[in-house]
Amino acid sequence: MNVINESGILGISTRLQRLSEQLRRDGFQIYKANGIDFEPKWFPVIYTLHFKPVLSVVELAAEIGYTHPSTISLLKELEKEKLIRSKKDKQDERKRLILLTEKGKKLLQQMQPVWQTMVDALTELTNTSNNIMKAIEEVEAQLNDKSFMDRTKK
Amino acid sequence: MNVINESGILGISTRLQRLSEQLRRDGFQIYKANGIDFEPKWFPVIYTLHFKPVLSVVELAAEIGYTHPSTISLLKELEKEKLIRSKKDKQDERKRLILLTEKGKKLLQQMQPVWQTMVDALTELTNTSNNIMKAIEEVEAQLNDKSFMDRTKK
DNA sequence: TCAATATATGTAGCTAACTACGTATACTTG
DNA sequence: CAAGTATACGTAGTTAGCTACATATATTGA
Repeated sequence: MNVINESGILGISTRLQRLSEQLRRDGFQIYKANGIDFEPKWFPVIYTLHFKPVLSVVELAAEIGYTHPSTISLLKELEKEKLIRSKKDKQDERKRLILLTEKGKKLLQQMQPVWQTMVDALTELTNTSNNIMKAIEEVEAQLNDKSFMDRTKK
Repeated sequence: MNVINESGILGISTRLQRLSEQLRRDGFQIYKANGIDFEPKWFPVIYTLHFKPVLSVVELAAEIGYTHPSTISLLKELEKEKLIRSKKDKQDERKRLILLTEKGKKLLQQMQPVWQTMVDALTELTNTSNNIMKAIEEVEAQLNDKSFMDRTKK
């Protein structure tokens, strides 16, 4: 017996987390194999700044769908790597505006082809009869409609 | 623009992790709402010991599909809760055998109906056109066949 | 039979998200 | 226009898995 199979759906949380970790580890190795010093978790920040070049911390957090403390810790790492920089907002002194550095913009260009091979590989990998990206979206929509908790209260 | 949608599949790792966390938090609240002091992460250990009452640390880790250090840390928590206990294997002095306590067995009985409502709710929640449990299994099978990394090397 | 290897368990420290809380600045309203 | 509320940012500490390394016991083969 393998409890992961037997217990089925009650282990879903762990299954999701472990698949996530595996993909992330591989993602890191793929950047490395392409001579790029970049971590998968930085992707949403850098990618967002490509399209919205100047954002405050909270705006950026909202864009990438993270909490602001998580975003701040990513920004600290990216600042250490000199991929982003920040400046005060003159209109609103509370805000810190985030921008890509020249190094960040250059790296972004270098990563484009790697991203393309990753998108292709992931598309192939997840092109199964139940598409995992669609499945995630569907479950998120279901949860939005009625939480897991509420569904246990009949 | 929401980068989570735009960047699509490259953010898959984060998406998986966050869905995992959300379901786990709700799981904890559901136990609590039913007056049960139990954490979702403990489930695989307790459930396995229900069917295989005496297992060594490594055997248990293999059953639940975790590394042994992760398993040890779960066992420490469960021992503190007095839900499990352990004893030395007389045949092999290296081994520590894990068992449910009476309290553990009793709690397990109390949790059965809660597990049933959770299974029902999760089944409803994930009963979408792309089934997420099947999708996970399919992706894991794909990865087993050929890793993400190898798929980027054309 | 004992040296080399394998296995079982344990510890330390990492990771990548989170919540809770605190402070500074801006906005609103009586 | 000042008091209360809201917003922006930051810090501290938690979580639930992991890898790398260390030690103890068992097994194997020359």
